[in-house]
Amino acid sequence: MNTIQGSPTPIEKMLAGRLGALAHPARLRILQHLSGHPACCCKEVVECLDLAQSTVSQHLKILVDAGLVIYRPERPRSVYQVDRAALAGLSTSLAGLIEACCAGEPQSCKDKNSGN
Amino acid sequence: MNTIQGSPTPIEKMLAGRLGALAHPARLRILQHLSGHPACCCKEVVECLDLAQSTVSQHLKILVDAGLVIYRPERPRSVYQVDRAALAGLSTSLAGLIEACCAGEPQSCKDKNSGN
DNA sequence: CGTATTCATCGTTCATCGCCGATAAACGAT
DNA sequence: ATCGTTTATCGGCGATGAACGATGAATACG
Repeated sequence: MNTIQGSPTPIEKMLAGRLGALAHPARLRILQHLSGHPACCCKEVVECLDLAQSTVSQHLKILVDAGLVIYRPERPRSVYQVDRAALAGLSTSLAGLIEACCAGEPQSCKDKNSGN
Repeated sequence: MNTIQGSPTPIEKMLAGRLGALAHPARLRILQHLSGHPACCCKEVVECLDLAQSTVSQHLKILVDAGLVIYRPERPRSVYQVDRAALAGLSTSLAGLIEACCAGEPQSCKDKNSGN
């Protein structure tokens, strides 16, 4: 009946989007690098990645748009930092999904409809 | 120094691959549906998703290839189930990465070279 | 045998990704 | 005023992804 089956919920889209932002070796690497420094500029990331500066800038933008990295366009150089809260939140969301999957209860199927 | 900056490690690629498999609303939905049933056939998933059967079959294949779903081509209908162990492993890997990021220690930058 | 069901695969179309070089904007320094 | 540095964005290109319909294989039922 209510096999809702309609368009994806905003929550699904959001989660998929963040996972997508994470789903690239260069971006994982960027996150790791960022995590090792209080603040990084773009050039610094470029130097640890051997990709073109424009490419790195785009990867950074993807992470920022996904809400995983904090960005401040300060003047001599921009500032990028890991958004630890967002990352923790993502981890929690994913853990919740996975826990539901591992529990294997039919409820987990209906839960996705309630939020819609 | 150790700004290794070379090609991505296999681990990074693997993690990125699995995250990529997860990074689609339809596939998240499939995983949730699968988690609510001991075993599903393709048609059943199709009915809860309103995508074409061929499309669903491909999404399923992506999840299987990523090692997140177990597949047995039994005869009347195929059997798909969540690979709970793999999912748990992914959760652990990601949690580790995120924890490293949230700790914010420079070590986390070197960790990526060692083993994990 | 013929039909219906289920499913994987193929071929196609269209959109998006990933990468690059080039360029322009915003400074600091000379 | 003119460099040099840093960075974001643009345009383009090849590759990949996502979706579909059509097709064929395998099986169950008449």
